[in-house]
Amino acid sequence: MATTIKDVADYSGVGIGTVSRVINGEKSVKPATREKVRNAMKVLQFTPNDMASRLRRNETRCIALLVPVINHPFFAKFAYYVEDEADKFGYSTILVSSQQRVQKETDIIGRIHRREVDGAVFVTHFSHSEEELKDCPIVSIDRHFGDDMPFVTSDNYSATCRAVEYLIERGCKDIGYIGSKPLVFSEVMERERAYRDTMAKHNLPVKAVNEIILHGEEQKVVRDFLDKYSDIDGVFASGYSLAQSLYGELINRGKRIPDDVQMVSYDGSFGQWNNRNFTCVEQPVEQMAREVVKILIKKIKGEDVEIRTELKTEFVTGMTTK
Amino acid sequence: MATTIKDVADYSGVGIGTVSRVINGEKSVKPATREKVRNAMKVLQFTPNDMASRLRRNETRCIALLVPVINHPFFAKFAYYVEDEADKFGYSTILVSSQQRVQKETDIIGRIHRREVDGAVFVTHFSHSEEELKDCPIVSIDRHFGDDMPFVTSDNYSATCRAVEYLIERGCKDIGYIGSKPLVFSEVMERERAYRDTMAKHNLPVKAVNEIILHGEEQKVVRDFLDKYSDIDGVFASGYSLAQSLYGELINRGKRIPDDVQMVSYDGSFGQWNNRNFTCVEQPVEQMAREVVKILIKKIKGEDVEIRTELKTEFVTGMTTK
DNA sequence: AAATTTTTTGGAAACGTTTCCAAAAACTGT
DNA sequence: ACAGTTTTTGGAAACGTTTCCAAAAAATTT
Repeated sequence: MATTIKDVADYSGVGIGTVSRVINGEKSVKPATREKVRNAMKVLQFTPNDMASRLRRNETRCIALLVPVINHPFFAKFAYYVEDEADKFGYSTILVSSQQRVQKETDIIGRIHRREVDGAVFVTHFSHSEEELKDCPIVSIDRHFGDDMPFVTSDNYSATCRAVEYLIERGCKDIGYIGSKPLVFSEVMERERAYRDTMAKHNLPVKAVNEIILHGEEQKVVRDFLDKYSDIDGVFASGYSLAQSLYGELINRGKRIPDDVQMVSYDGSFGQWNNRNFTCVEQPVEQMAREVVKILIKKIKGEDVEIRTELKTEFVTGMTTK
Repeated sequence: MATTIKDVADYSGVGIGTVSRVINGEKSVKPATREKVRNAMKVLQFTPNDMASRLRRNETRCIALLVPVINHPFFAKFAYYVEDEADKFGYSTILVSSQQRVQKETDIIGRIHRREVDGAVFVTHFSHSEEELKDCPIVSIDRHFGDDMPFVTSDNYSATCRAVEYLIERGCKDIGYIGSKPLVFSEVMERERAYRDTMAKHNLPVKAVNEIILHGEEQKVVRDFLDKYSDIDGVFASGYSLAQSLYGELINRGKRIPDDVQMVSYDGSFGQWNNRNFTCVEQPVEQMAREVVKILIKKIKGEDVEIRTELKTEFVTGMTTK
């Protein structure tokens, strides 16, 4: 037997419309009336029922955030800023960590249709039919899901060129590339292209592994990579998890970093071990997160949005290069 | 102009009650009728409106998860399992990363009252009045918020004894303790007690710092600690962030680990750098998360629940002890 | 003081479900 | 074929808001 707007109306001797207006802070209420109502709300300990107003307004003020894994510094940081930004607009964030299961991703689309959330941010690799995604307010990171689905990305190509050039400047001759290939077309693919172009420009040999890697399988791929290219003196790792595995495996094999092998990674300045960051291309995580939310909310409101938003990375030198 | 249950009913020539029954999988529907309705739903592309059913059922099937910071391996991992477990029960999880702001915590309580969520999991340090928390289904980790608020914890006391004994066995004589003091009464406090008791038992000197530390301020506290107790040959760090800072700072000061100083931490086996874990007391993160969700859902449903649930930690040896 | 304009107010209707009760249909046993 | 029993069905009422329109009250102009 919850207290309702009706109870407040009766108690303060006004109509329910007026109470509603007070709740929503409309100005067309006489100050005296407003006070009466406010008082009644306090006395009756009234809190408006969100489920009812959502139904009536036909909006949930909730968004979903889909990440491949939450237990990963990049996504965790990203998630924090998404939540924070959404909150500023009065939206709550439902977190879904797909953990590589397509099912969980498809579920989100259902949630939008079911009106559990108003829209979603996708940071994943799986593919979905255009049919499914039709009319769903979704904004993604790096991936192209379709022509009218907006996405936020970073300057993958030029940043990777810069990183590889840096290794070359530091004297590396045999530079490897290790990356995880996305399942759908994604700007992440630009990284490998940048690597190949830069190597070609300097007449250096390409030593690349770029395949589909599930979370948790990095170690194996890294081992194969190092078995195949045991003579590298530099390496670009496309992603933090790979960089991590690579670092560990190189040490296990008795290599000294940066003396024997220098390393640059995409992502990796998470300060996990103080002052001991990787040399890396740092994505503007916060900015990307805030931007993606702003775009999503615009899209939910039916406003026009840019399809592609590119943000600038930063090159950070750390302990893995000379 | 959404398609509603009414449209489906009309199309398939049945009543709305029947459609509702089909949606909810009730058995008292003739198979033939069920098929007709199913077909109509498909043809009309009908998806039930969650906002409406929530209002009518008076439950949101959403819970909130409040963590101090999401960008921290312990909480990130915890969050994942909470989300996963909640999902199994048909609940969605709203993530709130309080980032030390009391405001965000208080907000959650409002959300429960407002019926935005059915309940919440609290993993935080701040205090709230009993008044506020009254009638709110909330389950917490480690902290006692009140007599009737259930919580899940680990065997803090015995695990810490074990850890300190381990350092003593390995030859440490001057063992420090560094910890972050919770703002509300919490089982985490048992760790310092365990340290002191163990040191006393072996007639060893106590070298402890245990104060209120905000996220991001670890570094400063660690420096002060090491300035004050520069002669330690072993240390127990209560928490992963502190252990991390400590490790970095010890290296900066030219100490070799574990040769000069051995370290054990509470939490710390997150595999951040392959095969290079801290020696640590590992909390059963997954189990704690799943347990806390189960208890919360029971509480939401009004069932009786245990107030205190203690789970077993595991002692993991890593690279920080001899 | 009356007429006109503006501000403030009350409350019915609507949002799309679920739940309940009574009624219809389908069985059962004689 | 009928009475009695069980299963299946239809649809009104209710959940607690917001929104709209018309009406009342207040302010302004004449």
